[in-house]
Amino acid sequence: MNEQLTKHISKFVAVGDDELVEINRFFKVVNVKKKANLLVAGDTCNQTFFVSKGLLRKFFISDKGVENTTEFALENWWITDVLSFTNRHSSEFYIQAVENAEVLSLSRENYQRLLHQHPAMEKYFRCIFEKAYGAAQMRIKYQYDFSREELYHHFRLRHPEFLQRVPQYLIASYLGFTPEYLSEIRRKSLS
Amino acid sequence: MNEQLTKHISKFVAVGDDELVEINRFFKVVNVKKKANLLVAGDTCNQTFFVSKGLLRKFFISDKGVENTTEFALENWWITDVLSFTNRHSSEFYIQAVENAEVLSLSRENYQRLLHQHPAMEKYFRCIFEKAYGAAQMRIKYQYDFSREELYHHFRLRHPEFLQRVPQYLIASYLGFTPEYLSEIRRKSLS
DNA sequence: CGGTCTCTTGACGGAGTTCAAAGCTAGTGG
DNA sequence: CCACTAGCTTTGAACTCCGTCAAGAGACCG
Repeated sequence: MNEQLTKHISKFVAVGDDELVEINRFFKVVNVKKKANLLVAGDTCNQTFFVSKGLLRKFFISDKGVENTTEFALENWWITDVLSFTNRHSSEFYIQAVENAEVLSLSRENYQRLLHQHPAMEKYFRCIFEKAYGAAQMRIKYQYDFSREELYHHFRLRHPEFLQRVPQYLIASYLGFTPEYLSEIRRKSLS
Repeated sequence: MNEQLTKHISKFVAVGDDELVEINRFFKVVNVKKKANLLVAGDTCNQTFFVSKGLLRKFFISDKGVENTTEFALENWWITDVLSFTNRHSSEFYIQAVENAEVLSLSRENYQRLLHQHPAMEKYFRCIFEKAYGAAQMRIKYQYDFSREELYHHFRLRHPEFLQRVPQYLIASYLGFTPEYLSEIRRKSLS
């Protein structure tokens, strides 16, 4: 039984200890080494992942061959390609460990069984997606509102933990610009 | 009882006619005139809206005083500022009718009562947010992948209905560039 | 130590913005 | 039903942010 996950569930719904034990059975613990992939573009995403330890990222490769990191996920975050997961079509994304990580994997079949057998989990995931949707809305807003330089400073202030744990070129890839330009911004902010 | 909404709910969950009648009682029909606001920046968003007829948009005003349209919603779409709605803090967004519209308004209190009294609606909204989150993920992906010009052509092909119903400057505002540049792109594609 | 990743620097070019002004369209009131 | 006006769209010139390319300097790992 994973403490990280049960704590997280309990933040959103009231579930007894017995039921929490039951719920845990649906998940499988997976250890991922740095740079190893949990999902590869072209495959269908058959799992959704809860990060209990470490740091993952989601990215795709553009026509020009550039990696674009659309998302980071650290402890207590969920990460998956939702569209591929729910619609069973092949994914354009990779999900990869930035650091060695431990995740709890929930397969599509178990996801559906879990929701069916434990109605409290409908509420839990409703809350999770509600939050995730809200966060995505803000992400989208920032894209309109900020210049690339402002995006960096905003990110730096709101997520200092990532600057410690993630190499610069991945930060650049996440913010949607080149490592060269990130380097230039950093130089400017020093002086 | 609103047919539009009941049909939509039935697409996601199996609910009997009697319960559908009950569910409908939680909603209030609101008619909005073109350019009228359902939400104004600074206010807390106390409702979520289901569009049964017409077309709405969500936008915010940047520091420089420019309107940025982050979302359109037409028939059968939900629209709200989720973060303001769930966390009860003031919103930075406006929600405005692009055309005369009819919406079903669900207040925060009724939303919670509805979820509590009709567990099927937990599932319904879980599905709605799952889809909305998936769509937002794709929106974010496009921002990395496409140039502004490509964004326009992609939008034009996938949402031709909007080009009919929405003035150009709002399309530009949605795609995140200036009306002048949109005009230039259109000229290029004609020749 | 040696080699491969990562970060920095600088020159140049191009996509997209800003500003200003003119043409067009559609709604409104008389 | 027409005329007027405010708002929408187009054009063009100057400018800027940021990407591309190329090359060098560190840093980390075997």
